[in-house]
Amino acid sequence: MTTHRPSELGGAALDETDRLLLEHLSRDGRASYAEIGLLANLSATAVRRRIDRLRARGVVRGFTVVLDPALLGWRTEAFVEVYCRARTSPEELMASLRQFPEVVAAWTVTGDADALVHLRAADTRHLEGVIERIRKEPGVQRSRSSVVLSQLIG
Amino acid sequence: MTTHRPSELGGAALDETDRLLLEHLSRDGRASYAEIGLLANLSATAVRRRIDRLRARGVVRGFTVVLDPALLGWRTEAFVEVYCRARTSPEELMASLRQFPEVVAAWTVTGDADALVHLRAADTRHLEGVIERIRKEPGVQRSRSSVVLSQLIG
DNA sequence: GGTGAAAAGTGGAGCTC
DNA sequence: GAGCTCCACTTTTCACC
Repeated sequence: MTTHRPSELGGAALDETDRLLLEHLSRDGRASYAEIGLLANLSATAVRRRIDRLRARGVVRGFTVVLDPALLGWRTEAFVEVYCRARTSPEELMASLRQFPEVVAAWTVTGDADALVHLRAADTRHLEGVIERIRKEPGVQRSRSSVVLSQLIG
Repeated sequence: MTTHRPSELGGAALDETDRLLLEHLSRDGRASYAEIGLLANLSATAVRRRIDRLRARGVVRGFTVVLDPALLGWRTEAFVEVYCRARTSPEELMASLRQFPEVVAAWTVTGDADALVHLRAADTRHLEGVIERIRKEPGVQRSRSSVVLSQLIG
């Protein structure tokens, strides 16, 4: 693999300008259109229209604030591999996991486990409680947890 | 555990109003201060000052655009458990992984593996290449991969 | 928290490729 | 037709009080 720019099979490709705008917006999601335009040699209106178009196409899903979980009191993080009963559907599992605000993200995966769940809790005591409750969910058979020591990237 | 609002051991706690503002900003990171103020019965100026304060405290790290990876051509996702050699430090591993734009996130973890790496690639062929290259990194001994089938939450 | 000047956002008209 | 700029108008921001 030489390229890090995967081609888009669905929908027209982004041009160099779009990439520039998105790169800037990922660094500062509240940057003014005029400011972004300076980088791309574009008027503020043109920038806005491009971003509107990207939004309409679904490439841009929205904008959000980036928070520091630790400063919000969420200091413990873990990944839990969930093993389901044979009859458990992804939809049931999703419904089960949605109950927990501590579930940051969850994916169904290939391999031994059925799903991988990313948890955030206040402390290890809180984490223990959440994992216990997840294990008691009807569709869940067993689980295997890894506590996060440090974030290397991301 | 009864509460989902972990207390903050470091720094003053957020009040109800701060939580409201942050909740709204997480839904729309480009919302105007006036619009946010309407929800909290606050003037635009007051909203801005609160957000500035949260920024200064580090609770708000910044703002960003939310993109759809699939529409950008990144259609394959995987988690790779990395097992390191005994002498490999987290710093070395971080340096190794930083080379790959396909590495979305990475954490050192407790358990059998030393690190968990979240990868995004164009397709399975691309993914295979990246995993192969990660396995060849000097500090890496072996790895175990799970391909993401679907995102349940997050 | 309020006020007002400056800046940014918004949408139409008309231009160029 | 798609995409740009220019322009006028509205809204928001931000440095004062």
